[in-house]
Amino acid sequence: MICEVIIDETSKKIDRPFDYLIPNTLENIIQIGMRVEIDFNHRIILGFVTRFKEQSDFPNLKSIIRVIDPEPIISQDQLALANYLKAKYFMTSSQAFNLVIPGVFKYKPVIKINVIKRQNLPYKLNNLLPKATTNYTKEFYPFLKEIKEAVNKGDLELIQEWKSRRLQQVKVYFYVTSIKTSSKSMQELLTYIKEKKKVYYYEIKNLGFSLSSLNNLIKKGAIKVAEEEVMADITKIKLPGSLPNLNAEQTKALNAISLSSYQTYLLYGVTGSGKTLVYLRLIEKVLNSGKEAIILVPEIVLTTQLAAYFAKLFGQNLAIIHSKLTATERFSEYTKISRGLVKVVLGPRSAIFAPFHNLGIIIIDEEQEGSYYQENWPNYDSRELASFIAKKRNIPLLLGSATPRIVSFYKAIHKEYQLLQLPKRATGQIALPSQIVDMRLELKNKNISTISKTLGEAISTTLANGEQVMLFLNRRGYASAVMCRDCGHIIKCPHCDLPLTYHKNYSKLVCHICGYEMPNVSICPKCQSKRIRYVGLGTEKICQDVANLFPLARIIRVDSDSVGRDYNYFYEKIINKEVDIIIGTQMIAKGLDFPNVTLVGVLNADISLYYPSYDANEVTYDILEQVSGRSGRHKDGKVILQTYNPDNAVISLVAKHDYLGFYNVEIKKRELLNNPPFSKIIRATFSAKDSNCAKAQAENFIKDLPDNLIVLGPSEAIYFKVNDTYNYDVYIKYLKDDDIKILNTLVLKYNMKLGEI
DNA sequence: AGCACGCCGACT
DNA sequence: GTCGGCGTGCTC
Repeated sequence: MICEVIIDETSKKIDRPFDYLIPNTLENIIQIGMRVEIDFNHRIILGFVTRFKEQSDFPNLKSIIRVIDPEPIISQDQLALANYLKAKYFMTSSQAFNLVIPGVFKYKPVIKINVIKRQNLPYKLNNLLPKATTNYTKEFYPFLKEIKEAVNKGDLELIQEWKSRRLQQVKVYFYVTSIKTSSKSMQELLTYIKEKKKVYYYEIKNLGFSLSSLNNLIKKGAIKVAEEEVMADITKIKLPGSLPNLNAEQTKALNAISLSSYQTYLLYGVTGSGKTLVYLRLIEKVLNSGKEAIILVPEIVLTTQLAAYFAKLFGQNLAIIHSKLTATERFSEYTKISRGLVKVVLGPRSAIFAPFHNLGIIIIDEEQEGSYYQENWPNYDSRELASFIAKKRNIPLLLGSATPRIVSFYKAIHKEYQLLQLPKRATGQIALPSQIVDMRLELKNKNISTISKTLGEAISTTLANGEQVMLFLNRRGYASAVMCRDCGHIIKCPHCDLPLTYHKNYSKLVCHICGYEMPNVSICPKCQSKRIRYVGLGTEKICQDVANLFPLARIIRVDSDSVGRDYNYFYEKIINKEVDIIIGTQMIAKGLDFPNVTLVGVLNADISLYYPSYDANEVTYDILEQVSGRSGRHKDGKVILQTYNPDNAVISLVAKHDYLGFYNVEIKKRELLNNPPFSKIIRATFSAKDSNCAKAQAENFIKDLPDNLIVLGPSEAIYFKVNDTYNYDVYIKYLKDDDIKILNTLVLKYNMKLGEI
């Protein structure tokens, strides 16, 4: 018997099946979807068995050395999904396989050299092997011959192990004993740890303790370190005694969803309209019919009430996948799913790979979330995978959002998706219009602070009432755009209608989409003002400003720098009212419910409008609507949007919470510029150590493309220089997937990365 | 990708 | 001679 094996190497050149002989001893053991160890061109590596066959065109086949897995780790369904990933996102089979199996299965071979008879070893080799056992690494490569000889003579022994990569963990510190020390900061830190008993690394860093005193305390044995996987304990989150009954609209939405066939539904429901309740009842129905469910949520939501509700309702039937699972836990969840021991999976993007056998529904909450798309190579979009799986298994796919993607809403309006609506908040609280503050006037009134007079006054009032303030800084688009401080005019690309990015090192304004360049300006082309400003603001600067204005307020900064990977510490501080003003980025905008927050201030509502992508408006609308929703969820609240563009349609529409209005404006623009949903866009990125080389590659690539495709670029990538590597982007607009079939062959010719945007 | 093989210059 | 640097080609 012969089988086809896919090599577990990320190289396009060897991304094809290789035939191997199955030895008699393994005849009835090897199954499709198992991994095997094989000799491949003078080295021993991993491969995936994908097919059996009786005959091979190759005369002298090698045999499989051994089988790694006791049972297949890739099912037929997963294999189909991997093939889809490969075709759609231009990955290698190995990359696709490694996505559909959990991280714990990603083994790396480790070769160890054991010294048997040291006295017989050549001098140089003996020097390299001071210990009885040494890992075989690069420095041994020159001695391969000697090593092989020594192994043959029995002087050395080579042992190969397959070692699993460990997942990242978080450090925790425990109090051990008191010590005497002259250092005041060490004493303070020790007292702090003694009181809290258990302290996380980021907590220490965040409170400003020095890391050297931390290390000294460990050295002196006053505290001890441990590694821990932190995850908010969702069982501690308080929930109302029983789930509320569905209201009329929720019932209508629930009943509209047919469980017996493929259909995508878009549940468009305003913030607080009770989409979660619909999800829960829907999954209950699916479980009652004997099937299983996957629900994808943004990572942060896994630590919130939504997760707690799931845990309460589905108990042992639920698996929660999140980034803090250890390798073992991940493995255990994976096997539980594939053996049918759990029925519901709640998780972020990667949870779409849950290996259910009898899946009944896929739900994607907050479907507009960018995190459903994996930005890192290899890219994939879990929403598209969900669509593929739902179609293949003939089951419904439910997308939920208060601010759906323009593309999704377009499909809903044109009946490709079925639209379900929840137009009112379940509590009956009405979202009041947000107040827009014109920052140009602030400037004219000589207020150069980042906090306007209006916002400052609102903060005072809120603090006086004993309520909390959330200040939001939209940092996406940090790449400086150029704006006139007097008229708010933004310098835009004449071809793409997108803001130009300022490149300081050679004083030019560059369009990151089409490559258009112009010299930097010192006078506003619209109003001739000389007050030109580069947009880009830091959270730290704002913390300072706020602290100066409100010296008595307790301020907390929440952004990816200060939080690390754990939100729980911040969440509790805010919930327990230990802070008055919360300053943060995207992170505070999503999903979290803080009842005592009654004022939300957006310091720079316009910034993400300048992001050089066709969906900049959409992202801005979404984030502003979401952050506005943090205010006044349980009592009347206020939202203040500071902007230099008070007349901008996105800003004024989001202030009125008018999603439909926004959709109508935006869809017209998209049509005019032939952007999605009127086309699809794929990005090809060319990288090289030499800038010209990368650009030349991109240009050659464009020459190889057929004329019917709309090609933009090459342009400098948004991250043009990364690690001394220069990146150029080429954008291709197309209509049908068939139009870009040629990329399958070009991907072999050029060293490029392809990703749909 | 990563390893062998082969060709050529440099150095004990 | 022979060590080692890298260009080329192959992997069932």
